[in-house]
Amino acid sequence: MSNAGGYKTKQREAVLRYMMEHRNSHVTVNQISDSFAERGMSVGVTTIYRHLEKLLEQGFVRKYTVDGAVGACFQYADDKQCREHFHLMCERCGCLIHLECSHLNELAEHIFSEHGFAVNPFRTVFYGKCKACLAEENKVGESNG
Amino acid sequence: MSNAGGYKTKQREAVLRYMMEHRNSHVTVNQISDSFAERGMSVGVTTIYRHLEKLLEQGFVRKYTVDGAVGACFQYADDKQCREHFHLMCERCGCLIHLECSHLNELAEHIFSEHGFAVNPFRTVFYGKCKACLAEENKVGESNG
DNA sequence: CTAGTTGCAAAGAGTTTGCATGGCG
DNA sequence: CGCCATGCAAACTCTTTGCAACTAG
Repeated sequence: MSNAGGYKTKQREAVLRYMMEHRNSHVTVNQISDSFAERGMSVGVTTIYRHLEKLLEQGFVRKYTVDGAVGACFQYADDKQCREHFHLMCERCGCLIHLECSHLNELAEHIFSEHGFAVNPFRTVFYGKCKACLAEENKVGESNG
Repeated sequence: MSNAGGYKTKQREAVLRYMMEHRNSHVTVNQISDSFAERGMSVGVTTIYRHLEKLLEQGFVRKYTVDGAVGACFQYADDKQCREHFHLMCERCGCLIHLECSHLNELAEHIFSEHGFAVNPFRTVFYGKCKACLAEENKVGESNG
């Protein structure tokens, strides 16, 4: 069942294992590939794509596009770990902040109960400006008026 | 102010006008380009991209990523009101919901005061599923287990 | 041995950039 | 005239496909 109609190869295991180890966050194909490369293990991106697609069909991973992100994001489909964890993206420096905050969870619940809309926290990104960039702009702003 | 630091060209006007005429739905760069081509008016995609980016920064359009669509989607941002409230985008049917809710404003304040991040409500879009689509999925889900 | 797997290379789509020309003001 | 806008071509990124070599069972 776990490898229905497929051979057990080290690449397949590596991809599945990587996804399980990173179940708390979503990852891109590049991240997976880079991680393998760092460990001296070379797995072609083609193979990663193919395994992810297979895992997707089998329901072991989810696929979605994150607002503003370059490519597709994948995450191991583990219900227990499916925490509501939002992202803040600075539109100035591009940094990404992972935010686990109960207020956010309450917000999602509010939107669902009051407005009938089920927010997908994985896909939703808050755009704005990070602390550092706000400070930078204040500095510049002073001389600018 | 409306065309801050820019010349008034027929391309700029064409893009803005197209966006305004299609304010009820989001459109892709390809759609815009094709529409111009059909009318015998050739505007390079580069130019369309550049204008949309500018309009995005100036707050005249919003940008979305929608599942199933090939590239990015853009939509004219109607009123001043649209800069003050948040938007919900259904990732299933693609409908856009304007949400004026004090909770959201409080949330932005919370994120600023507690996390030092200034949310840009205009650019931020909540992705998820709307009431109708949730109902649809529940119907399907019943027979599926 | 057979059938599925791998990964290079190339193709393909969406988007961005360089640069010379053209148009607004 | 000066500066911005335009758009072609090329570069770039993400993703898919063809194909020959390879490997699990």
